[in-house]
Amino acid sequence: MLKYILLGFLQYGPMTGYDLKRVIDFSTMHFWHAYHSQIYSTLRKMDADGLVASETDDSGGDKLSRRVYTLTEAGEATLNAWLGEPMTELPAHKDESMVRVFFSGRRDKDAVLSELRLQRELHQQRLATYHTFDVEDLLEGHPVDVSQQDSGYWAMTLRHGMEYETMYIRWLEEMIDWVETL
Amino acid sequence: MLKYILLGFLQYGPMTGYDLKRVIDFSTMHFWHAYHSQIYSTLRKMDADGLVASETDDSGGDKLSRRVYTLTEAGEATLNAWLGEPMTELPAHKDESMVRVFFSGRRDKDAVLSELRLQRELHQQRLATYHTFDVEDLLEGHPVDVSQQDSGYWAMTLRHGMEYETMYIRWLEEMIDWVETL
DNA sequence: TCTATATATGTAAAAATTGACATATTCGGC
DNA sequence: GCCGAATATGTCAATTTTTACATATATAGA
Repeated sequence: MLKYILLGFLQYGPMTGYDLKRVIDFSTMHFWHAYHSQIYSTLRKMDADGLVASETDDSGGDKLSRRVYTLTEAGEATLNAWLGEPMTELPAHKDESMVRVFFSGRRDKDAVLSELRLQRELHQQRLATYHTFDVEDLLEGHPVDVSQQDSGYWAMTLRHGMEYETMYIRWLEEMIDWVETL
Repeated sequence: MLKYILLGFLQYGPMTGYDLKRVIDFSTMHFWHAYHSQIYSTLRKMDADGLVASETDDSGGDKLSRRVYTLTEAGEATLNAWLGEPMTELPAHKDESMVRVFFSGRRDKDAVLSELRLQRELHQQRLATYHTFDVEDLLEGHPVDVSQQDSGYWAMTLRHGMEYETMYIRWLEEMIDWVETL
């Protein structure tokens, strides 16, 4: 999956691994994340497979050499083929916190309650972070080609993230109320 | 993570890999899933690590030998230690469908619309499935030790799954309306 | 100028997960 | 009694993701 995210962002212009890491952290983080180690190694592999081209930017002399990646035609074709594939089933949803709740029946009530309250706190923080996101300047500073349409879709996925967090917080409230009655 | 789910279910009584696969499919599937291949191999590893004990049930003569796993004290301790660990950050949320939407800005509007409508259909089906779940007979047929409290927690996670699907469907509706205006 | 911190770029091993292959048994219907 | 489908159990290779290790530059402040 990460491959398609990288291809997707490279549509808008050439970027380095670090650029991609930053962009992912500030945009897809509510539905996908990746460590820099995976981003760098995936880019190498994509380069070897011809999906992207790279060139080392040595302009600065002494500076750290930055490897700038550009989307190739093959890469663009791969992305479009993937987007065009009809999806037949929903991807599985995984949530480690829910596993913990599921098996909390034998745990101490107060321990569960403080875990739930902490979770609520963390989800509230996350929701607050989403409110500070601005899809308009997501790719700011890059020689990119982003349309109104693109940023509209981005905003809608961000909205999804917000609604997810809102639902989660509400569920945690219900959960806390219920555990208190036990 | 799968390890803790297996330990969790084995708390309630001995089970085979297949039993565990079935139980997972009908209970944790809205927040975790696993293929049988992973379940069998993880059980082997847990056996080697002493978290579970296994014995082959040859009672039926000709029958396929079923390997029945039982939780050991070490396994119980491992599970309880994990449940007791304070969580400091939220697990990442991943959703491949959202990646597709995010990069749909350059796609044909009608193609996007039919994908969104299909997704809505799939989520509606999933929600309908959840309504047929009965946490009470989740472990039916097993010599298990399930308390009222356990099934209460199970019901609450199922409720979370339903609220998630409801939120998702509502978002898809908004999304469809918005794409239609483009 | 030293120094701590953030920025930036990678490699490599380990663990988790997925997907493909393989096979034996049970059960219901014909 | 045969056959197809569902049940049941596994292995193995490939891929993906995580975690740990490593290192170099830039920048801001003491």
